[in-house]
Amino acid sequence: MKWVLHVDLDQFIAAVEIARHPELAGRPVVVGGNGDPAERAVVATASYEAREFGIRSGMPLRIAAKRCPDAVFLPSDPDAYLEVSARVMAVVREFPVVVEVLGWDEAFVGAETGDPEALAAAIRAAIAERTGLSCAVGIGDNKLRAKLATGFGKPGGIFRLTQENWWEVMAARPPDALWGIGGKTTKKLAELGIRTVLDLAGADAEELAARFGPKAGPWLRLLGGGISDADVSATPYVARSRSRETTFQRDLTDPAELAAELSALAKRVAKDVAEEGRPAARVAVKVRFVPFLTHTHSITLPEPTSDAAEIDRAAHEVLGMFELTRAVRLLGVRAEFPREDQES
DNA sequence: TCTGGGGTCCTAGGACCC
DNA sequence: TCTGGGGTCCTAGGACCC
Repeated sequence: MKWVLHVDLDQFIAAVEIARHPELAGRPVVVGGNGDPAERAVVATASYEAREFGIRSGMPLRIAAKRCPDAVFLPSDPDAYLEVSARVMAVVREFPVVVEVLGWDEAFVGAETGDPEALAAAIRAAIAERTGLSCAVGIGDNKLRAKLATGFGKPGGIFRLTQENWWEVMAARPPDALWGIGGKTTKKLAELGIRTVLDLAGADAEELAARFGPKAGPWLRLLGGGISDADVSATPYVARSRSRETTFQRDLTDPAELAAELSALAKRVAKDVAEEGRPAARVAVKVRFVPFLTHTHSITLPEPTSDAAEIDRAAHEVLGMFELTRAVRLLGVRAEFPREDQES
């Protein structure tokens, strides 16, 4: 029988840091920014001990420091996490399965097996033995259910969620328990009287389409029923865009300084584009003004290019579309690749 | 002394074309 | 001196995820 497994490493970034600093085991560890809780940055990952103090991913570091002054604050080291992640994925790929990587710390696994729990346990054991890392594994009859199952298995466990126990486990939960529904949508659903997963599954399709759009509406209803794609694909990831952005530690107002920062970002993006080996078709610039107002402008390039000077020129042209009347706290540059459905 | 960085997909309005 | 309907592209923003 065909199964979807979802493998998700426990407190991944914190776990990598603890693995190379064993003396931190058991302590509240917070990774993010430059490791200085006074700077403008947020928590990338908090260890389980840190989470007991209410520290969560995405929380400003200074708030985390307030909640737990004794926590160990470490700088984020993406290269190290990427390297460990690649080792974990290589271990999973040694099984006779299809592996679809979702991020640094998680992957879907498509497998033909009569005993998915045994496979999940074997994957868990192999990852632990070869990398020293712990993970949870969700088992489902499609991707949505496998992904949600992992949450019930964390940390370190295995959980099965299928059509059979879907209502028992999910019916009474709020819509944001579903993967793809967040706080905003949950609030809008509540305005329609939809407060649970069961409500959503039985909601009026036309009403949902009218409120959320022709694709999103019907999709939300399917989510409520636990229905989703079951195909796990090993097709290599192809980027749609590459971007770089910076939040300044102090707000900028000087146009010359902004121009210089923009050029620095454009240069990094151009390097990423060149490494992609495909030319960019659009260039967008993001500006976050004080206090936290974010706007984006973009242009389609006369023709796709990988040329750094052209990307820089385009970025400055787009910056010229903004009214720079407020101080700027963030600047970003994004290059988009052509949406091609064709191939040669 | 609030609120990172890097992504994806969808929606909606206007332009433009036939 | 009146003006349909459909399709696609461009652009800005919303929402969500890791």
